[in-house]
Amino acid sequence: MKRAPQFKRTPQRLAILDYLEGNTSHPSAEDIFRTVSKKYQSMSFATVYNTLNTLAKSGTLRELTIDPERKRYDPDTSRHHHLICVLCGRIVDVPEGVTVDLPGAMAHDFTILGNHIEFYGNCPACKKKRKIP
Amino acid sequence: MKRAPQFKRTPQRLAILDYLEGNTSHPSAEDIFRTVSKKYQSMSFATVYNTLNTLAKSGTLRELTIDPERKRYDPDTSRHHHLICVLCGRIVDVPEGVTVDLPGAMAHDFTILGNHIEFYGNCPACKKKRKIP
DNA sequence: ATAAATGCAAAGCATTTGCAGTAAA
DNA sequence: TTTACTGCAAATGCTTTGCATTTAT
Repeated sequence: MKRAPQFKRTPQRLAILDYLEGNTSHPSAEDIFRTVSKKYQSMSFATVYNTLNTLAKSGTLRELTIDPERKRYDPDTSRHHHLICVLCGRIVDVPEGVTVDLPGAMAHDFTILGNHIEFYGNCPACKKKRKIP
Repeated sequence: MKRAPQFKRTPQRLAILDYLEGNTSHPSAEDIFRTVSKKYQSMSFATVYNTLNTLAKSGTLRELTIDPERKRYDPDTSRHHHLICVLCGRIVDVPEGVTVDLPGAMAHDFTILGNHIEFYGNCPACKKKRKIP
C-alpha cells in the first residue's frame, strides 16, 4: 500500500486557501489566479490547477460543473445546491431543502451516493437592471 | 429586426438528427461524429458542432453539463433529470418526481426558470461487476 | 536528506471560427 | 440566385504535463 503524499504548506497554497476560505463566489481557476497572483507575483497557473486538483481529490474543495465554460470551485463541501443567474452568470448557494429521491423503480436498481440541484433563474440585481418582475 | 435564418435540411444534418432521434445515451460530440461519419465519410467535426449548436439554440436539443470533461447532448427536451454512474460514466434519465423549490426567503428575491437534478451513484451493471450491494 | 511543490513552457483536448467552395431553397 | 451549410485547417480557451529548480519537512 502506497502512503498518501504529504501535503506541504507552501506559501502559494496558503495564499490560495486563504482566498478560498469562506469565499462564496464560486471562482474559476482564472479568478483565483488573478486575485492570488497580485499578492504573489510569481504564482503560476500550473500551481493554481495543481493545488485545486489536490484539494478536490482530498475532499477539501468541491468542483462545480454548473458553468459550461469552465470549472468553478466551492470551498463549502457541505451538502447544498446552486442557482446560476442566466443573465449574469453569478452562482449562488442554495441550502438543502427537501430531500430528493430516485423514483421507486430506479431506487431499487441504482445506488445513490449524492445529488446536486442546479437552479436556473434571474438574480435580484439582474431583475432590477432588466426590470423583470 | 433580422429574420431568423432558414434551417436547411442537409443530408449531414438529417444524419445527425436521425442518430439522435430517440437516443437516450447522452452522446458527446465525438460519439456523434464517430457514428455518423461512418455513414458519411466526409462529415467534419465543425459540422457536428455547428449542427448541435444550432439545434441547442432552437431548443430542439439539450446541452448537458453533468460530465466535467465534455458536453453531452440530449434530444429529449422534456423536463427530466439525470443520474451519472461514477464508475462507468454512463448517464441515465431520471423522470421528474417531486417538485423542488427554492427556500422561501430566496424564492422571494430570485426568479426561477428551471432546475436540473444530478444524481451521482452506481448503475446496476457496475454494482454487479464490482459486487456492490 | 528526501519527498514534494513551483514555475515555465510546451502539449493536450474540446470547441470555435474564417473562409472558399458547395448545395438547399 | 440567394442564403445558408460544409469541410478544412487554423485558432482559441481551459486544463494538464514534463522537467529542472527550489522548498518544506
